[in-house]
Amino acid sequence: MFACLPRLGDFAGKSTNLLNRFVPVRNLVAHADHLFDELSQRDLSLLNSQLSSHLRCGNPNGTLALFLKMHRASPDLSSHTFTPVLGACALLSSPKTGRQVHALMIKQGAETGTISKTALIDMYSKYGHLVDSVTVFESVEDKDVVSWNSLLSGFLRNGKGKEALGVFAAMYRETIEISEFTLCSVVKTCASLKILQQGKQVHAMVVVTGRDLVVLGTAIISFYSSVGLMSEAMKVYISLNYHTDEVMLNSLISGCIRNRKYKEAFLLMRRQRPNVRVLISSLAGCSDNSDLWIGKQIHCVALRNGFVSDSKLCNGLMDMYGKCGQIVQACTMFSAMPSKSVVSWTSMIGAYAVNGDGVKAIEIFREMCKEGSEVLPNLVTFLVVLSACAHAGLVEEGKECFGMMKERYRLVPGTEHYVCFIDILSKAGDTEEIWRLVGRLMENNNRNLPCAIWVAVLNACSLNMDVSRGEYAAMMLMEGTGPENASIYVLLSNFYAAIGKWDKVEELRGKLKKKGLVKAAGHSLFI
DNA sequence: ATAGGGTTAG
Repeated sequence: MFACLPRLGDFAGKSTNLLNRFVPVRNLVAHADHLFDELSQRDLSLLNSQLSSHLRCGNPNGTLALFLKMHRASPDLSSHTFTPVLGACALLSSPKTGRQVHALMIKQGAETGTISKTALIDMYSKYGHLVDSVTVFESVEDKDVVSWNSLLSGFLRNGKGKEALGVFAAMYRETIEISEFTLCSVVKTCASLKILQQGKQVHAMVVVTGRDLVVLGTAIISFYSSVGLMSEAMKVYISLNYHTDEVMLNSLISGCIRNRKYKEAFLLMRRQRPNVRVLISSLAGCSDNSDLWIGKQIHCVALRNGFVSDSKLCNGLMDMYGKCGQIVQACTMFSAMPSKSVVSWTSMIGAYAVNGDGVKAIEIFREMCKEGSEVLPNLVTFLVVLSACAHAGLVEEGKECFGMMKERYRLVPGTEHYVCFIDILSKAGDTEEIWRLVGRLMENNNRNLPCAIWVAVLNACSLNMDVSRGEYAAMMLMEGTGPENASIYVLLSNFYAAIGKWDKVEELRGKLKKKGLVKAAGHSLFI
């Protein structure tokens, strides 16, 4: 593979990357600058492989920097130049750069072709710009498995599980030959949607077609873990002869912890050297289960192995202590951290919020946003802050934060943020403002709002005895979900009970019984 | 050009 590259005598290097050592990039570009000419074909392909090699080594900035030099030196670049550049853009934050590169591709006629377009589909989906992803996908003339797979994983990445399954169904209709990449994304989709039946079917397809079982096996193990079937996950692991792949074991161990199979988890941990990744995901399991005792044991494992200087692990520990009610411990860890990321700040805010101290949560949030701060709050941060305000009834602070999110940080609130904000307004008794908000949202969304919004509106109307608006929300909710969803009936009957329309309550309960619908059981941690 | 481990939320 390196045969075509020039041999250089001495590259006593600081660089660990093989390709980096071979190509004297700077000289090449400077040379091209001097000649005021196009790069030769050979030089261009050398530089192109240099672009990909930067990307492979996790240095997208290197790819972009080199690309800019090349762009200055030569007016005519090939599609082999653009694909790694798009990959680099996708890893970096600003969508603006990627769009500029796309524009340049169009200008240079390098935008056609399945491979270039697939790179575009992937980049836009990593930005979260699914509309553009789909537009590019539709413009691909010869769609192959890879372009379909990119669309599919794009939906998955952005939390659109149903749409991802839709893509899979379309692939089936169009008789596309499915690859293991397809199956992998579909299993992950089933895990995120927690749909057991379809996931099992994909598992069957994998078994029947006998694909690469380590990667797919890992995806299947985490699928079974996320639907709570640890015995099935274990069977997959055993059927692969207790494979010692680290990723696979990590997935199985954190699945055990999530599902409270602690004995099995610690037995499995002995099968490999302890690693930071498995401890972090295990801590997340402890957080979810509020299991302080296991969390402390994992803390000990981390101490014994010298992992406690790892900042991601510290975030996990801090979150675990916070979720398990150990606010002092969480706070101590937070103060001791040398470099605090968005995740650290968000976890700390969440720790106060979940322990009922909304005021303190806001205080930390304000400190995070202080002038000259090096971290920026993200969508998750605002969700935590808004839910803290909703729980603590901090109406003014909630309004301020919601405004800040849009104006100062240019973040686009998602459904969850609106739900929290409606909760806050509801606590303030301000159904007028809620109604204005809903009106604006309907205008912007073609009169189509997600169910979660109507649920929040309905709750607000129950709380504030706003009968007419509540009935409107109830109607929209029924339209949106269809008659199969039992929890909607419960929600509606609670609303009618709150406003005193007992005949409606009876009617709904009757319907529920007649259909034989049973509401999925919720559970409380403390009973 | 696409795929496996839920650090923050839900």
